[in-house]
Amino acid sequence: MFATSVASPALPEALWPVPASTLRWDSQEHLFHEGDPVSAIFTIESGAVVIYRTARDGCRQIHGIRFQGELVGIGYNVTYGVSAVAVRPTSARAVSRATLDRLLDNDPTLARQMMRALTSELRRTSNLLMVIGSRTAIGRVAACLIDFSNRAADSDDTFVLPLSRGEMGDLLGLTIETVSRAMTRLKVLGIIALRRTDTVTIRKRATLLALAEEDGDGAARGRLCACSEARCTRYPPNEMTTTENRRPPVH
Amino acid sequence: MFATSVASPALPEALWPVPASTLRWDSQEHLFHEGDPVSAIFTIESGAVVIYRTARDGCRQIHGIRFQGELVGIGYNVTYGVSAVAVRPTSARAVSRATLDRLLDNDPTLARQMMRALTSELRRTSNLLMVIGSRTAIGRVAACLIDFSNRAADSDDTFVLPLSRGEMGDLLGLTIETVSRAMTRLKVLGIIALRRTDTVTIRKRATLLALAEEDGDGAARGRLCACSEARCTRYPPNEMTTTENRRPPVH
DNA sequence: CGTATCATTGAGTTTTGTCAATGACGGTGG
DNA sequence: CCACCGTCATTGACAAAACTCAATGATACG
Repeated sequence: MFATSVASPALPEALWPVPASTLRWDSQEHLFHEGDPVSAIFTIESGAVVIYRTARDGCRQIHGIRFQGELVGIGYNVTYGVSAVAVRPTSARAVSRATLDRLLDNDPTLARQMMRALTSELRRTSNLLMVIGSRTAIGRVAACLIDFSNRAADSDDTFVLPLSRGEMGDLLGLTIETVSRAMTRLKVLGIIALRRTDTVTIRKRATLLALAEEDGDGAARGRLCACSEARCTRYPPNEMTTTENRRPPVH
Repeated sequence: MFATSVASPALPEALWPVPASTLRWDSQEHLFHEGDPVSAIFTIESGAVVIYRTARDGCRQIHGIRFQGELVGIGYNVTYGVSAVAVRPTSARAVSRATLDRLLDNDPTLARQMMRALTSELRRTSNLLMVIGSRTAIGRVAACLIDFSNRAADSDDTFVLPLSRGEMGDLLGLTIETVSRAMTRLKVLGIIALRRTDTVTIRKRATLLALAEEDGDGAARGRLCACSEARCTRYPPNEMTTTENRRPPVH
């Protein structure tokens, strides 16, 4: 995630003049399910869409949430690789797969945009993997909050959570209860404030950031940590750094 | 992973006649590091390469391992998004980024191949996320073994592990000890046999598969499991199914 | 044959999941 | 308008899973 939070680049301008219909969904309606034949790719105009997959045992793994301007359904395949469900009333422009394919033949620029978008999608998934693979509950929740905060259009440090506790759990590989406990812990520690259960104010961003990505306290879950060859500090913070790609406060 | 294990499609033939130099690395040598400017993309000719990222706290998350015929370094970006290190002596054909970019302008087919390869990469990461996000240690190790077994060129049910316990841990979000204990448990249960610590024979594939993806016993970690909208059983097994894309036994 | 590395195993601690009860909130219908 | 109800969130007590630390075994290499 988190970390990166690079918004999927919007479709290139080249695509806009082409036939693209605007569709609407109510909250909880699906744009498509995993396995459906790919009919179109979507650019969200308003609302929010959750991307997820369901395991055979019924467990749901949320891969992320997409907001206005972001792309949904861009895997280049015959069938969708994930499911997409609106989590609030949503509208999106749909570019049909047929149209896309036609344009792709004559427009190398579009192909590059698609490749970039796919790369961005890949990075997001990778970021989530980093968070889930090696951080404790509080670190995961911290990373999640940082991410939402960075992507929210709200005023600087207060934002409305787009996901319920349960959805956050499905995103972070935790149970509802564990998410809830992590939130209260952050609240008790004065790191965040909760006006309502879904309205977060970050009070100590540096601390939250440290929990999200640094070692120590509640953050890193002891693991192999094979640093032998690791040059992780050798590079300047790149786009994986949570502090980057942060939207400037809206005034 | 796992699950899918779809080999990244090799570069399309169109690319082969173009300038591509074969390079070699010893075990533990890096093809590139995360953050390096992208110089080339690679098709492995022989050997094995581990793809990973290192978190700020030093934890390493292995994203996967790539074998002969698979692509490495295909993110379409200015810098590599992951690190790649040979885990045995490896040779690969390198197509420079400049060459690729040149070809991309005139060959929509190549662009599609790249998009497919990126989609495949994305799916692999997603599969790993599914495994790590919701399965217990034994389920993760089972999934890992199934994956290796499916991809190994060895005779049917015996194969050599390409990763050490520690590397498996870094792949699965577990410690060395937990991986080791899971392996021992599988052995004691008669599900696998270990001729040597790195030579596995699958004795009860169905059981192993169940552990890897089904509910119950050591498999599913209790989590939200929001099945409400889930149509996970509605589709026939797709490429996410571990049993598919399995290489036929080599005779 | 020693040494280094990797794997295994055990004991104890920490984290997280499970189950159950309670609380908060919003919407509906009387 | 208010009581009721359903959903979501919180909290507590306990159990299970995974990590930590430490010791021992196995294996390969020089």
